[in-house]
Amino acid sequence: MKNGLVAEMPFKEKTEPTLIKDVKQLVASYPRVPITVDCVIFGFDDNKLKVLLIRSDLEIYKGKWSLLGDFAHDDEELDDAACRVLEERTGMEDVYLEQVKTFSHPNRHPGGRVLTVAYFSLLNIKHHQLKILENELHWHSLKNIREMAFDHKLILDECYAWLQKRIMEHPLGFNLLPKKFSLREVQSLYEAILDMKLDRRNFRKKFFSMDFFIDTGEYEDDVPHRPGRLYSFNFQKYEDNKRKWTGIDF
Amino acid sequence: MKNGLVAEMPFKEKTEPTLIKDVKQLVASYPRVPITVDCVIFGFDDNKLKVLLIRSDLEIYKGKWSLLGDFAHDDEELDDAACRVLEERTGMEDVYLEQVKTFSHPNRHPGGRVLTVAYFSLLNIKHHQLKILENELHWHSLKNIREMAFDHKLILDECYAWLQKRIMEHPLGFNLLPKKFSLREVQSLYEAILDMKLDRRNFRKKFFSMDFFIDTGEYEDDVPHRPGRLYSFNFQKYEDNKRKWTGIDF
DNA sequence: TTTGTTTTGTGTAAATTTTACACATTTGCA
DNA sequence: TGCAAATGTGTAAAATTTACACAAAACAAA
Repeated sequence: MKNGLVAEMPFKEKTEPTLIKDVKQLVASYPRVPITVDCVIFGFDDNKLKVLLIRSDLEIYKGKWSLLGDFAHDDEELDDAACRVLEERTGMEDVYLEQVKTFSHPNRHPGGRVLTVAYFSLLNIKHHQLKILENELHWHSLKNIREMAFDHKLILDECYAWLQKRIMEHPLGFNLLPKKFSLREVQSLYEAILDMKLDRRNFRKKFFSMDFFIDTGEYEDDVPHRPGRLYSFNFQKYEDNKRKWTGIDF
Repeated sequence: MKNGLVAEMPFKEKTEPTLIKDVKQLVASYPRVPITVDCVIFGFDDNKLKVLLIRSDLEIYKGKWSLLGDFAHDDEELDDAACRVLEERTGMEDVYLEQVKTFSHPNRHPGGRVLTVAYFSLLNIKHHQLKILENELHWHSLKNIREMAFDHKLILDECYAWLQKRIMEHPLGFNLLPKKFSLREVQSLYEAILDMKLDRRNFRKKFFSMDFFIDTGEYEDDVPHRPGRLYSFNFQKYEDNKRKWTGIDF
């Protein structure tokens, strides 16, 4: 077809190109790919950012650490699959989850092409029990993680960069903290995630000026020094008031 | 296994749980899903943000507009697939492309489960010829787009929101403009994308203070008023100097 | 050639936000 | 009772953002 002008094609209706009727057959003709979800599960403990990892159960990656993941079930939305992985491994529901990126390098899996959708998740280490203790499932300090199975180190790095960015714009961090927290805990969390020291007075000023903290009237106990006030985060107020564009703050 | 303490299991090596040797067989056991890529291709013309759409070729979506997409070939990385779609339709290579999100609702495709990975793309409308003129492929003003085939309106909306955010942080916008552009064109572009009026003097001040513009010494012609200076963007300098964290600026 | 229209190009003052910085107070512990 | 460690608080300087107006350049129309 050299010329796009339909007027020159007298036997075809101008507005009626051939339409596909059998969509099921169309879809059946597509190549199919195995899909997995992989969760980068962040926690915060001992003033350090942690990630939940498991030993790979593949011979080829013997000894290497791996993200928690699973293949997607039939007709399962991927958000649900990621949720399921989390629930199966940590026993926690209602966990903060966000899709980050899809990784599709044809050789990323030694068993053939497998596409994976990476999620990152934030949860409070203290608020849950690891359900499955096989394969040495446990928390690792982010700083100490080196080589991993598959392209999981790459996925981890991208999710961490994502977290650093997101934390500047949205109050995600409180998912890593107890319901009631001291300002010191918030600051330590931000320092751990951003990997930098922050000025204490300016940090407090900033956070108080947003006016999303509820003073519980309570104080820390079990600390070997002057206890700090405990606050909770007013998610409701945040949802109602959040600005349309946000820079470094939220 | 009631107890996770491996010391109590005398017949199994502590560090040697059963490892999977045949990874190909493992992957073969996973369910498989058809994968497509869909490209939200933005352009800028007549001071309006445009999107390249095509009529759906499915009977069930007769008359509806659709994003440009295709299924992923065997062993094709998805970035490459998106690139391929762009090249096939617009004839352009080296186009700005970014993965945005994966959409996986089980009923999003009427022919059965199909997972799609959305990309957004920015290209200069004037710099290319549409290759395939079938199915009424052409540019639409973003503001006029209503119903679309599949979940493409949802995908479009998410990509547009993504663009609005990204444009505040990175100099993507210059992909939509000619190599040499006037400040007015840049501002019009930002106003179209952000859907708001901006102060001209402050806009100029902001952009000049970043010091990424090269004065070409040339001026607009073909304008019915005083011509503006033409600049080009110093991508090299930007790459060398870009800041680690960025707020509303870049 | 003159006049009108449109857009370019430019600077400053006020307001806001960010940064840097120090000391008294409270608690637990020795 | 004194020490160690962390909380809680304010201000001044610097940097950034905002609001805002007028002369000059080009073209079009008379």
